[in-house]
Amino acid sequence: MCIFSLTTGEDNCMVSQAVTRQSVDFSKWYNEIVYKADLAAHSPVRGTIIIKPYGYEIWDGIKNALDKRFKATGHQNAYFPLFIPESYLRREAEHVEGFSPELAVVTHAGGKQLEEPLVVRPTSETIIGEAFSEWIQSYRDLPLLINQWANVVRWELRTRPFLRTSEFLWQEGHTAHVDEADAERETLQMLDIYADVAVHEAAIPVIQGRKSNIERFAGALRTYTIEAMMRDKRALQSGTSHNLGQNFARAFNIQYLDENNEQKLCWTTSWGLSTRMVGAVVMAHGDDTGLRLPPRLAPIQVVIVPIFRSEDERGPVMDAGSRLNAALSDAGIRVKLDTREGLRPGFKFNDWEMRGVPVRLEIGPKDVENEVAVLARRDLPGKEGKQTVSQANIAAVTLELLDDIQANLLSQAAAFRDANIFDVRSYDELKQVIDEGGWARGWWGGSDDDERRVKDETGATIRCFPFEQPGGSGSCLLTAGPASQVALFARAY
RNA sequence: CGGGGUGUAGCGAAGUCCGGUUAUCGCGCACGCUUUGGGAGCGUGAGAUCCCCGGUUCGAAUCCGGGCACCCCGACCA
Repeated sequence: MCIFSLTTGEDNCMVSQAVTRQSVDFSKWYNEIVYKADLAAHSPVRGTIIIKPYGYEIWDGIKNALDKRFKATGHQNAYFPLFIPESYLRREAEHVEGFSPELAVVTHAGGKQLEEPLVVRPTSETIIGEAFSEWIQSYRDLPLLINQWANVVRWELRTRPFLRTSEFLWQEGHTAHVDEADAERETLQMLDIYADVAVHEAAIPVIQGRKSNIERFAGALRTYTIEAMMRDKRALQSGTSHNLGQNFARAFNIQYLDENNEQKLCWTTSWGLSTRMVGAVVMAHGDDTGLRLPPRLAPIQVVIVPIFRSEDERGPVMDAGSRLNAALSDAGIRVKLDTREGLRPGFKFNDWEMRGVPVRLEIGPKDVENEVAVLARRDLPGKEGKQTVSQANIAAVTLELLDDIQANLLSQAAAFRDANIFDVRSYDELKQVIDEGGWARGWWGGSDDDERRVKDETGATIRCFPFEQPGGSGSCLLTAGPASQVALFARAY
């Protein structure tokens, strides 16, 4: 609970510990959370961050959830080099144009200038395409389903921890197929996997859809996306999947011999999800007391805070804490017993709330005597989230509670999102909705230039054409011309 | 790349205008005592090339010249 300054009315409470309220300055709130919850630290190079263990463990959870699903759908991991010959990027015209402004290029190595500069990969379509052209000979080699876990570099001018950094971690899937239908099936399958991880692991509801021409990946035929709403109502593209058509196959000569002994060009796909997702978890669930982590991704699911006044009480309480710790751990729960000395319980409560631990278990002398403990859930504030439970069946109760918290975070986020999406029929309505921070959904039949105009005038972009369409047709909200699909507009990160 | 701002202990700041002894304060950190069911108190202590280089001066965190870095606004942007 924040203690507000009575003299100024400002919420500069306990400056060193508390966080700026979301309603006061969401960006500031976000930055403070990232550092105070120990997710990341500043690094010496502009636009880069050090991902600290607690933040990395969240990424690890996302990574494991994805990797499991990639393997289950027949993909294999591999690793391609960080350095890409500059000439590779040039081979696909649209691709090089899309990326050249943000490339980091190595021109010197080994004490002398390189004959050909090496690009630090912004993404690996080109170098993987080159490899695929050698690996693939026959239709029997297809589909080729590869994924790599890697870091990439994009020299961004304006950076924010996790959301946009000059270097970031991600996975990039790259596949090759016999025909368009198979490539499209793959592209959509991987988007589904992203949505599944977002919804069921991160508890973030997402809208799946297709990107507009303008927002399409440089070199792709079609780009698909999952879009999530943050608590400031801005949209965050949380994962994308591209049907690359035959553009890269053509540029890198990725061909196969079909059953009739004819040379055919492959159809390729690529898809990526990055450490940006960690930022999504922070911004989709966090509140004014800190992070709120979904149990499935929380590095620590339950923290046990022992409470005692005297040395006499210390022993029995710590013993009980250890027993509870063992019981929960045996049940497969990621649990931590907070044995730090010299800190009062109140401080620890706030500390773990800042770090977003879903469940806190308080155990004090009275509880030891009564063979109970107090369970407090992070998703419900204060007393509302507390219950006294018997120590005997602690594991079962806690497991159920974790599931409940996971579900509740998802439904809270879904309710928030649904309450902030509005159907609009005219440009005026769109402007009003965007102005108030919401997402606007409406029929769209405009051109690329029309779309740019909306962006210039309102700051909102087409986040996607959602897969879920009302059906039929309507008139474009901007041009009033015929429109066959609805688009979703929002201000985005 | 244009406009504005800031560089002083791990973090945040004061001091700079108007040069002057040992550079100040808060948080954090270490140790001790008292505390401990919602952000503890007191005491002791460690911790600084005052962004860098040069100049002026008896003397520079402070004045002058040059450089670098970072932040904000704009532009740009998978």
